[in-house]
Amino acid sequence: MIIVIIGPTAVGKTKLSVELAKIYNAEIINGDAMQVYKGMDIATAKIKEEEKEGIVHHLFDICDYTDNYTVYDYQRDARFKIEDIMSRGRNVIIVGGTGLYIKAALYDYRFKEEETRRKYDHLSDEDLYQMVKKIDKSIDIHMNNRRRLERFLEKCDNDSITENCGDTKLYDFFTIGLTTNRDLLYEKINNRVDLMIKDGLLEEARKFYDRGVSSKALKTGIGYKELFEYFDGKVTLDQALYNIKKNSRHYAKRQYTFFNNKFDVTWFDTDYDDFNKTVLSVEDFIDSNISFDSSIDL
RNA sequence: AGGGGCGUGGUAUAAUGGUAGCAUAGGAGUCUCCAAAACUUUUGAUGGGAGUUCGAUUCUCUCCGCCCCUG
Repeated sequence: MIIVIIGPTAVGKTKLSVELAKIYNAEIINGDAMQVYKGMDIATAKIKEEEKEGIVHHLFDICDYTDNYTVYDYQRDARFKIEDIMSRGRNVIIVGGTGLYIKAALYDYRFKEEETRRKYDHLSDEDLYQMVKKIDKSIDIHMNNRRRLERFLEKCDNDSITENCGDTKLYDFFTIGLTTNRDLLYEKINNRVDLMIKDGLLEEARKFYDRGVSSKALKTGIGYKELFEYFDGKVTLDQALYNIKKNSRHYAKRQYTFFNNKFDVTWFDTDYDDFNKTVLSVEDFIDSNISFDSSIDL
């Protein structure tokens, strides 16, 4: 059995994953694009050692912050872990906030092995857009979305047309969505950023900053790029924190959009006062659906 | 209390006697290797009342609210 736990940042996915792992004899696979990196702990709200409660966790801390880990790598690694865990007769819980990663692992997404390097620097957005339209009129990528336009052209260079098979599930799984009222979530996000500062986010970011090396992970992860601007003296600390909160809220909103439209999710409200209630209602749901697959080991 | 100033979307601002603009926050969406990314799209405002005027957010009066100075 595979249980997928998704939801916006700061709803309590990590906590739920551990509770369910205990109940269902499961191992946990990370489904978060940033938690694969070593040392990026506080900003990504990564689970702490003492919170794991003996549950086996996979695909956390597998990369150096200078590595360029992508959805392609994740797909390969996650599938390998799924097979491995299930072959040992245990259940799998995938938990995380990166919809594309989880979707790529569980559905028949196909990526190309080789990467071509960029060779479009001399072309304008308009040029790229026209090139894409020339190849396939029906492609609907906005002209301003240069990253996607380049990506599409690279794909066409590599070989001909890509077949999209993204709707086929490769595994059976339940998708549990953890959610809460939007205003409350935003409040939780804002508060959590303040807590991160108390937990040493500044020091964590400073360590990376002092190495003087930029990387995809640091430029992407919320919490680092904003503080780097503060270290550079470009913004005040308050402004940096404001930006972290803002970016986290925007991120949460985009997560909802992706989950709602790309996954078949059963949503549960987080009970912040009594989390056990949340766990129980999820457990009820899983138990009542478990009959679909009688081969499950409990 | 007296004198002065100011009231424009949630916030910060622009402009004008004739369709109230911009930013930001908020909402919705796109999505097959930068995804905690990139991109698209959208709701919402002239403090209340009266007057002048064809027409007032703009000018006048008044009330309310806020700020500054004086006491």
